[in-house]
This record gives sequence, structure tokens and C-alpha cells, in this order.
Amino acid sequence: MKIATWNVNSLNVRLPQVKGWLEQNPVDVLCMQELKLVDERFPRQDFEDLGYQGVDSFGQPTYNGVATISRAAGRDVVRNIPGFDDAQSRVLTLTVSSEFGDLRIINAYFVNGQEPGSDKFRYKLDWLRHLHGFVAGELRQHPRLVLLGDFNITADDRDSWDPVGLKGTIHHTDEEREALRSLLALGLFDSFRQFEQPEKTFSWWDYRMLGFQKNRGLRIDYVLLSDALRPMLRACHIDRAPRKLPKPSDHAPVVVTLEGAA
DNA sequence: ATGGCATGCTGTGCATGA
Repeated sequence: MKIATWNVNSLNVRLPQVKGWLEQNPVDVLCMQELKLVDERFPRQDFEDLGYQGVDSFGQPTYNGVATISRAAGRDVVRNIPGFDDAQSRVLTLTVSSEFGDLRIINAYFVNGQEPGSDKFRYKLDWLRHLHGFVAGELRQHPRLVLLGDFNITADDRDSWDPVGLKGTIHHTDEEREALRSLLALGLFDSFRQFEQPEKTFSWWDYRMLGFQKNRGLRIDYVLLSDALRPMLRACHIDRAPRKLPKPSDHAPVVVTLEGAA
């Protein structure tokens, strides 16, 4: 079973690339972020035609928006974080069936935060606190859980092209990293780091300054798995190929492979 | 030191991203 996350930076613009990628990479579940699309305009039929009967989107105009597509319909869908009043569409949670039982999948577009000390940064930390509470509750009910998406946080210095120059700037602050550590402390682990990975492997590159060509990037897209899924994890990799296409998303997809008995 | 690029909107520059 393969599960992927990809910040597509406008599904309107990127739909042909997403479809092309799915044809080459027929994953079982694809979680997308930054749709920049309302649900009424979600291209459901395009995904159904590719064999995805489960199509759940949680969009809004212009900004944010997340969607999860899967082979069979998702169940017990939750939009955003219950009890946290939020005008922005950032979290979509649902259950899918798998060969090792039900999987709870939390697809999240974490707040960017813009700049430490700003209102947006305070919103980011507040949002992270509430996400922590939500994930804790979900884990109690669903031992097999996946938390994935665009985290907008570098977990540590290995995840940044310039950890010294960017120390303390957005995506690199102690507060953000502490919030990520506290999510992991709930009983999750970073699937990417379970395998030997080339140094300077990133999932996002700035459109400006030839960021991709110079590999000036960040690893900010993650697939976290609950401890119960550790025996099933076979691979995790970041697919840079779509970033090389004309008019790419600034993010690359992250793919995990799970196998094995229940 | 700065801006650099991309997207959406009812716009014709601005807000946002990371």
C-alpha cells in the first residue's frame, strides 16, 4: 500500500500534473494541500476516472484547502480541528481500509506563520497546540494512524539547506520544532528518517533565486506514522521529478510504502 | 541588503506563500 502527500499549490493549475503523476505513481491514497479551490469546483470526475472512488475535499476560495483521494470511499470524515474555530480549511481526517485494518489518515496543511513574533506566527503556535490535542484524541481511538502533509516546520538542521543562516527564522524556530517534537511524543515517528537518505534531501524549493537548481530547499512535508504501523513501513521517499516540469508546484510529493500482515 | 517567483482575485496591484 502506498500513501502520498503533495502540496500542489493550486489544483486548478496543477491538475494535469497531478493526473500525470498518478498515472506514473498509482498510489492508494493521495493527500493534497493548498488546493486554492472551493469544493464545488473540485475535479472529482478526473480522479474517479483514474480509479479513485474516495474523493473528499475541504476547500475554500483562494487560499488553503486540502483533499484526500483514495481507492474506496473514506469514512468518519472530520473537517478541521473540532473545538478550534478556524476560518481556514487546513485539516481533513478520514478512515480508509487497508490490508492491515482501518487506517486513520489526518491530512494537514500546517500554518505558515510568516515571521516569528507576528500575528500569523501566534496563530501558527495556537493552531499547533490545538492540533496536538486533536491528534492525541484520534490516536486513542485509532491506533493505526497517519499524520501527513505540509508541516511548514524543519524538524532539525538536516532539513534545511542553510540551517545556520536561517536559524531562528520561520520554519526554523525552537517553538515550531518543539511543537513538532510534542506531536511525535504522542507516539508517532517520521517515516523518512527510518531509512538512510541522501544528505540535503528536501521537499520544497523557492521558485526564486534558482532555488531548485541550486538545491536550496527545505524538508517541510512529512508522513508521520503511529508506532503500531512501524512493522509495516517498507520505504519513504521524496519524488523530485514533478519539480523539474515546467510550471511545477514548489513542493514535491512524499510517498510511503506499507506492507505486511495485520 | 534587497528582491528574486508563483497564484488568485474582479484584480490591472495586492496579499500570501516559505
